[in-house]
Amino acid sequence: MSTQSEAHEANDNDSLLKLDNQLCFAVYAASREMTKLYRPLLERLDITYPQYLTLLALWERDGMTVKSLGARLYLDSGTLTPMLKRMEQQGLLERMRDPEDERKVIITLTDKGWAMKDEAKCIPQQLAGQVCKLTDAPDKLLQDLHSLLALLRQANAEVHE
Amino acid sequence: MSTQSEAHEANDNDSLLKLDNQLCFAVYAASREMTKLYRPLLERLDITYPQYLTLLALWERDGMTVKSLGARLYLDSGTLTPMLKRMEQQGLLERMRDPEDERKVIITLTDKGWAMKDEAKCIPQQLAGQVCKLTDAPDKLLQDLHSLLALLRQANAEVHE
DNA sequence: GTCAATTAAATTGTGCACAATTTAATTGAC
DNA sequence: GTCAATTAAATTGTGCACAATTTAATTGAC
Repeated sequence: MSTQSEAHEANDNDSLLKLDNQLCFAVYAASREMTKLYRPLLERLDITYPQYLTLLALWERDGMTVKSLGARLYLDSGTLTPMLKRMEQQGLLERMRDPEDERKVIITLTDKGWAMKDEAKCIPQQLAGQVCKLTDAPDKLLQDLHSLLALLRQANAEVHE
Repeated sequence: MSTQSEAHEANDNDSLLKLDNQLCFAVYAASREMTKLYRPLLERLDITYPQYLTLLALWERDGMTVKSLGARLYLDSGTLTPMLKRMEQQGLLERMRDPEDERKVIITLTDKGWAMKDEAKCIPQQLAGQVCKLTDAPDKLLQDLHSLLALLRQANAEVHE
């Protein structure tokens, strides 16, 4: 009803459409800023951020299939296959068809892939030094994000059947 | 010291390298699952998720330059220019050099771009229906993420000079 | 007023993400 | 045992992200 409202300015409650009220934007922006913070540290290991996460998964459990790696990282073969090929090129891992079931491809870390673990050991502390000393309750946030993630997974599973 | 430890298994405290202990992974995975949840809703408007965020920004303040849009969304011209060109092709907005300063490009929503706002109005509620009824304190999480984002921005600014 | 420095977009090149499809192997109902 | 259905990767195609560079306009020290 305000006189200065224009034709397209629906001045009802559009606070729901405010960028800063979107949880999605906060998560999206935080994720990219996080990646950006890791970049210089990972550059020295000559790997990217998704490659780092892949290594974290493999250091915990070597010899996973592409499928199980995808389940762990929430990525599909469309993303993983080319990335794993690049990592194979770099000598970090080997891709081998499972002799038991030729549909499966087993990912195995090479010595170089394992050696990376020592070089990466200091990364979490370095990042904590840059950020976490300032957050009031990082553990709570991690826990909340995992709860959110579980909800989103559930919601997405419902949408896609 | 355990007898079954292998050569590359450094069995010191590698809990810091556990995937599930990484705040970065939680944010990264949550961000992608969030995008996935929006996709079917945005598909009906024939826009992508980053395009939706761009529209949210422009609905709040039309006529921004590429630079200021980038500052709002934390994106650079390398990402924005091609995306804005696609949105221009779709008739959602116009790109025009600022006559006052020919280096700047001003982004203006078209009528179609404004009309989208009405169609998008229901999206936040639809998503809330799918997710937020289950989160215990979504406002706290939003606030925490903004705090984290601010910290990350600060840390990144320090790294890049 | 001139020109080096700065600023804003655009461009180039690489690496994800992911939907949709294809290829190839395996399973299981009959 | 056969073959339709299922499963696992790979492939195809589109759209971001972003570092690094280029292009073009503007600013400001002199």
